Amino acid sequence: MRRGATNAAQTGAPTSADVARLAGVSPATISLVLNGRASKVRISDETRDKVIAAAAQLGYTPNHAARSLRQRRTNIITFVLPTLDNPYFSDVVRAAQTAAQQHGYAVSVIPAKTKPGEFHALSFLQGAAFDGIIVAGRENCTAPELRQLAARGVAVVALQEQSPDPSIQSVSVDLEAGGYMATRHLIDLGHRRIAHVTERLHEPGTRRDRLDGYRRALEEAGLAFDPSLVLTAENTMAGGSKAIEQLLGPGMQRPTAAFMYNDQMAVGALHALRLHGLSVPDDFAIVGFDGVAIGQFTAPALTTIDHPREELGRLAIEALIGALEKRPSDVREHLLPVKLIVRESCGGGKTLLPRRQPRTRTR
Amino acid sequence: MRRGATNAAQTGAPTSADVARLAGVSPATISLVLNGRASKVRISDETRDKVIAAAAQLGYTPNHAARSLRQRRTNIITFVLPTLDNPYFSDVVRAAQTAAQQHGYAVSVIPAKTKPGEFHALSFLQGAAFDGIIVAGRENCTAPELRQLAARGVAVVALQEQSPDPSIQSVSVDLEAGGYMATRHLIDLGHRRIAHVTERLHEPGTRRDRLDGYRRALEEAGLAFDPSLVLTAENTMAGGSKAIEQLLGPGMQRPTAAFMYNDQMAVGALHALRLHGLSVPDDFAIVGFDGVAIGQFTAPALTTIDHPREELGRLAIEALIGALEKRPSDVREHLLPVKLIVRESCGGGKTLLPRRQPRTRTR
DNA sequence: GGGTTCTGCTAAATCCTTTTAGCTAATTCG
DNA sequence: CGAATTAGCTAAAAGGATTTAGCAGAACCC
Repeated sequence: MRRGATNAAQTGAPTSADVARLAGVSPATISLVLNGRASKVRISDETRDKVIAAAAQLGYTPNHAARSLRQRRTNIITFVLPTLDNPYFSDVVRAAQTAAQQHGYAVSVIPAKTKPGEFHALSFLQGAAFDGIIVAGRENCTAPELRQLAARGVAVVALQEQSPDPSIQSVSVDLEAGGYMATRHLIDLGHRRIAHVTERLHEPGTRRDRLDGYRRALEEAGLAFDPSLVLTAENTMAGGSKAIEQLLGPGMQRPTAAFMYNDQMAVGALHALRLHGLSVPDDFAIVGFDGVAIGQFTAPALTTIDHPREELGRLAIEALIGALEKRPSDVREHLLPVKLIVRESCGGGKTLLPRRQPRTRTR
Repeated sequence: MRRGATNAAQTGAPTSADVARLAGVSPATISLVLNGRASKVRISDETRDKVIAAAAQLGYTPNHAARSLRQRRTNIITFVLPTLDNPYFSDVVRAAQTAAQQHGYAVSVIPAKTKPGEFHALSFLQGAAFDGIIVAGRENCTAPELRQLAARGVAVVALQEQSPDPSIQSVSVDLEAGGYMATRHLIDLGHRRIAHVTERLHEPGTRRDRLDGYRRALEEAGLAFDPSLVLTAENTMAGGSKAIEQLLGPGMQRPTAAFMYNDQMAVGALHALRLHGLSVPDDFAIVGFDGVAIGQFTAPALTTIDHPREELGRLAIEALIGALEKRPSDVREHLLPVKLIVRESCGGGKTLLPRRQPRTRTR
């Protein structure tokens, strides 16, 4: 292939050599000027201006691949999310993006379907087209690929999960406390049969979870744990709806309240209850989890456990960048507090109001 | 720096040279085997197996930057989205990801805040760490950076927007038809004062939009276009809510129905109407737009204009890959049909039911 | 047996930027 | 004035995979 002066015309993208030619300097100078390496190597103002002008004239931007190859870094942080569906992550990522930008990193997102056993982002991940990843979703976090990545120098932070690999930091919200608060709130309102709809039952040995908090609250109140009141459902509105259908089905000893895995599923729950002609909160109380926007717009508005989502995103980025830039931290696990937001779906003001009589049918 | 046999130990990531050493062949062979270039260069089964075993033993994966540099392609397609908030895009991206994978491409997403005048993904985009991008959002689609990218060989597809650059294909849903159908539906149900809440007024000369369909339906029915019934609001539930507040405010000649920019804003609208003690659909009808999941779970469920979101994602990928692989298409613009889904928020069965008397107060 | 054709693999160039040792010319110093 | 700095820049290597011309040896042919 012919080489020479017309390189830019051939490929469509000008290279530093093209800029160098135009400015009458060497490619090294282009790099030095454009990256502000003035501290290392001196460049005269005159040359600097020439380079900048030439770069602008050609519309030059450094080739990402070449730069990454040489520098061994991409300045990209990737979020691996189980789905784009959940507005929860939208809030987390937005905050993360802001934080990352301040450190000179860009953020991208890969939706990784999280079918057990498959890890679709695998091929992408293994290419390591990023310096670090923040991983959400149980299956993603436990994927063996993560250890490989970590072993090869990619910084990894698990979001809301605990990785089996001790070299992988985690940034989470205190799910157990959230589960406790949600359940305790219902108990304080007089409920005695309280269901919990979850996305999946967590294996023993993993991080303490919503379910642990649920059980702790029950125990503290002297209520027996009834396994038939804990349901697993798909993490969607439809999933939440189906779970409630199940709870209201024939042969069930109906609960009077449910603590839902998240707000999304809680929306589905409200829907199912409506279809059954049950009034919320009068006939049935619902507590959500997450605190996302939709909870304010449902009828009734959702009482929920609010997460500091922005903080979560920011902290994840900071933990990651800390690891990237070799500022070793002894903190392996960051745990953020949650708070109860009382709206309408459980009835009003906490324990202040007279406790309503729950109708626990004993068949 | 010392070079040699222990390279893998130094960097943490094995290179093709490491695999070559272990397998007793040259790096070229590694590449040939691992990429299945058997058609070009013959490799014995024995060597092939040795290479594969060595690669597996070392956990080798090719360095993404080096490969991209050499091949001048990344096999990555990036979605530039104005926000992650909207479940609409979730559906589109999911389908796109599936389609892309079949062609050997991975999909990543960049949330690009879309404040007028700023294009936050800029630095990322200019690096061109991808072969093509699919861009959504007015501001993103009209960003001058797009032309630069297109000029330099990055394939660009605009989603739901029309780019000023003729070299940029677009894949969209027929918004005008959707606007017409939504409005026509309300007219058929007897409404005469119909508001339209939109995200932004589109500039003349751009693609025909919801508003055009709205106007066409009004015109066809002999109804005067009243500019005071067209409101602009933020594209969120809160934005939809505020818009309705405004419509119901003092001094307004109240409409009896509203065609909302999308389902998200329609959810906000339902909320605002509820706060005002108005019953939907009896006192006020709402039509949404998009057909996303939430519409089935609201009370009342949303009548809406459903988009073929999966198709949209698939088509965008196919248009993009077609452009990437130099299969020139004369189709600059793909337009997908929409359809009306009648649920509850406008009342039941179209024109079949007796038209209810709208209460148009003339003050 | 000598020439030809395959087989199977490798050497070396290439992609583009960054980095650092070091070169040249100008300036300063004694 | 000669030596020592300093300023300002460049040459060349490095980073890791891919690609292609072509080499060496084996097999084949008459």
